[in-house]
Amino acid sequence: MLDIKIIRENPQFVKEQMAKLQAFDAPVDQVLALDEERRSILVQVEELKARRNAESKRIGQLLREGRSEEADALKAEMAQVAATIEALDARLKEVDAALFDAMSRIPNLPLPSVPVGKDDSENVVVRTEGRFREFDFPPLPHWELGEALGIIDFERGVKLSGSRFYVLKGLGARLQRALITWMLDVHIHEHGYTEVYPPFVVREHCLFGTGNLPKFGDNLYRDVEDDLWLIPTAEVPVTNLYRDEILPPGSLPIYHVAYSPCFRRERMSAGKDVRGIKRGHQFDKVEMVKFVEPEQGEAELEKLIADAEDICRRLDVPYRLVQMCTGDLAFAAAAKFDLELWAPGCGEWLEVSSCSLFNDFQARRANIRYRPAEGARPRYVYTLNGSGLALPRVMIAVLENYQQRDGSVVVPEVLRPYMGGVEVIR
RNA sequence: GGAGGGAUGGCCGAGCGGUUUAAGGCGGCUGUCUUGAAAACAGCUGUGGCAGCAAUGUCACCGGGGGUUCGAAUCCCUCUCCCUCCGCCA
Repeated sequence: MLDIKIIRENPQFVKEQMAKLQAFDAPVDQVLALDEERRSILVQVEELKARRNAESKRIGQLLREGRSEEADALKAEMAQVAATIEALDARLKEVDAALFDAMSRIPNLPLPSVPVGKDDSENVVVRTEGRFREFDFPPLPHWELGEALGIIDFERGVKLSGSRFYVLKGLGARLQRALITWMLDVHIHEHGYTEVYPPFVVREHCLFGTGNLPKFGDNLYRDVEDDLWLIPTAEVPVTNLYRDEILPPGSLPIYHVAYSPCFRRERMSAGKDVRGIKRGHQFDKVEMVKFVEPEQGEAELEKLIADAEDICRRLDVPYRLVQMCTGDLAFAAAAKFDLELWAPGCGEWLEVSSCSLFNDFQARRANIRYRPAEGARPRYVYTLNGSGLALPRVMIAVLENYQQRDGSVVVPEVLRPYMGGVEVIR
């Protein structure tokens, strides 16, 4: 949610930003009109309420003094006022709801540093790092490797739950668990994050807080009976931890890391990435979430990226950092960088992390504030999050980069302590 | 799932239709006194919206929503959450 004052005071600027974002459906003019109407009603209705409050008190006084005739006359007069108030309040409620809805559909403003572009083709590769391995045999895609090793079972996954589900077995399951634990340990012990184990189903307002609703409900699973939603990422419960709170002075910055499964319907991507484990309806992820002071936003984003990048580097897999252009920016993000691992088997760069700075956009929606100093007025925090990292795609990168001619896969050095010392999956 | 009891300001806790601008206490802040501190005494004490250059004014908020009334923390309906007991359960 944007600060409505920005729209009110500088609508032209906001419209230009919306054009950069390709957000041509953003209801800026609607917001302006509704805001004006709202304020005009407020002025009228508040004046009437002030009068009613004063006269009601007067009625009480008259009754106590036994002047019931005067009281009755005043009552009759106030009944008229009350009726007018009721009508104005009803209209105000409609306007408020419409304004809220319109505001909810306006995306965040991009930082000035975000490159302007129409879609993902204009994203900018910031840098490419790591050692590309030379293969003296044609590297296989992970779906062939995994199936041959008996560690990924696609058919039975489909039997259980339909397309885009798979089963990990034996050292495949172990490898994923090792990655999760290792990543968590690195972030907790070396990057200063506090681990969180959140609920994996949440109520609707949590999804509103992070910006997934109302616009992106199509991609979510929902339990209609209890009105709970399966989380598409741990970002949702973790960001909402401090919803409707005013954090006391000295609380910031807060760094959290959480492991969670993620559930996505992926209806928007029907037919895309159907092979392998790149895009499933359920996947695991380690997610970092930060709450920081506004002045620290951009510096914290850089540190967040560095923390995610550290995982890639230690895995010794080639990766690149890509900055999203305005046309490819997520709804709630002010800036967003992806980390992509190279997968030589399927010949693709795999998005394993998405690091975003939201400024106060999510904090407004979720009402997360902090008090800069004792007695100071509350301010909205800035929120950030980034994957650290998404498991299936890291698994793909490990399997494909560490494969050997005989179809076995070497376990990366850093994971061996988490694999009971296993050095090769064969 | 069944039965009952609750939800009031940072915290505790009164209030059950109109001198409540939410009593009182605790905590916190400021001041007086003091060499300093404590104690005592006095004053202050939340969030948001709107109008205004500002001082300030005004409205809303007693778990959420709706209703009754000239007037609701207070009465009615409804939802959510918490607690106690029973049942079931990894």
